[in-house]
Amino acid sequence: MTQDDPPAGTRADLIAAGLHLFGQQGFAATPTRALAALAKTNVASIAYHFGGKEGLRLACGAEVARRIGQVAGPPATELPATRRDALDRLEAMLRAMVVFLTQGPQAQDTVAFILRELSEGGPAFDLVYDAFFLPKHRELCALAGMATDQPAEAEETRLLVFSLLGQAVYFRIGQPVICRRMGWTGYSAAETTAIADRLAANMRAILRSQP
Amino acid sequence: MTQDDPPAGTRADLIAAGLHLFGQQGFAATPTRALAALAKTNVASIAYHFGGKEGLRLACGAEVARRIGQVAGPPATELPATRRDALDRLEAMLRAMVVFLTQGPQAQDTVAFILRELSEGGPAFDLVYDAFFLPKHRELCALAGMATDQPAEAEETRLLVFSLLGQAVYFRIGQPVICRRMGWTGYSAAETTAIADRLAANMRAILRSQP
DNA sequence: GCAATTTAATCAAACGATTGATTTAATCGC
DNA sequence: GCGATTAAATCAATCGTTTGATTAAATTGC
Repeated sequence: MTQDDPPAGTRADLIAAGLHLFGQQGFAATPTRALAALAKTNVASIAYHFGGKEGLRLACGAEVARRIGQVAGPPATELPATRRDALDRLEAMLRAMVVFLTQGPQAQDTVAFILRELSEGGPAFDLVYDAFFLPKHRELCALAGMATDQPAEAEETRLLVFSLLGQAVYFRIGQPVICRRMGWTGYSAAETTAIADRLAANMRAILRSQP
Repeated sequence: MTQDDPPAGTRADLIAAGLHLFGQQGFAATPTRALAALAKTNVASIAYHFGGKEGLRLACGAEVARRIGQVAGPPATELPATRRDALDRLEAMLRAMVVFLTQGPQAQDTVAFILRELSEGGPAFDLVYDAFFLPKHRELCALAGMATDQPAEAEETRLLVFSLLGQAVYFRIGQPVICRRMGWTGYSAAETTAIADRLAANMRAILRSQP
């Protein structure tokens, strides 16, 4: 198998279990026996395949980077021609991000794992930052800079992009609070659309007021 | 001591240790010995004062609710007279929230603890939700509804308020990512101001485009 | 082609270390 | 001296890891 193929077999089962349990309860709070049980294998398999619990954590991080690479795709090389195009591209990317964050059972585990590593300062953090956050943020800054007639790497632009991103991320992190307050039982298609519409409108309002 | 006074002595030391360690590494990942060491006392004190580790967790939740009650103050009973006043009040509350989220070493632990309880579905979650999130969100909805000429409890208004809140919360949760990308070493006064200005501008742009 | 051998993978069992909790003794304030 | 705390010692349970045995698939030697 090539490097970019999804793992298969017991290795894959353990990584899936790791993403799920590490993301849901945290690394330290997840016993190796729970991982093995979920992966329908023996605890010794963890040491055999990954050298230990910590090794599985790193493998999960690599898998996350791989999955995200698939979703995000290669960063666009050429910038759009007009401000209008830049705005449209920004909106499309924001909407895609909302869908990725709120939909898909696999994305659920992926996002939860990343957030855990983030707050725990886990070793998978650097991996995901370099592989995803940084290039994606740069891409968004280029678009936002174009939409606001400002340098892409200006402090104002970078901060602006974070404030746009933050809105989307919050709906994943704060899901329990949000769903309770909204009277939702979860994020199905209708809720995702409502969120994406809201954030897209916010983005256009913010960028329109900027120049 | 009355109910609203901050605890003192070993109890207070243990609660401070709990907020710090539970928030930083999670509940399950924090050994009682680490709690006792940080509080400069013995492990048995935890059982003595709180009945056990779980009791300390609840006491931390209560302390968080108490602190937040101090910061948030009593919800305003009367609504502002004009749309302009509503906007000003919203901006003031948003700025206060950013300061609370980014500044203050005590707030750091408090916020981290809440977020942990949130993602772990801990027993302190209901406490904080009822004591803080819900009334504060209602208050913001009333103001936002006034600023946009919409019913305060309309689904659109509630979602709008969440999208405003999300921006602020993200800057606390994503601090490691944000600081690295911004070239900051942390949130000092200058960074907090930059964030608050950005979010205030976003809020005004969003609400202005609404009606 | 086929037995002999090696390798990869999984398993149950057990290891030492650490966990939260408990018990017992010492200490403090008054 | 006495109730309220704190400290030290110990408990069973659980943690991550290691072990030696077992199975199945490749690989080798001829």
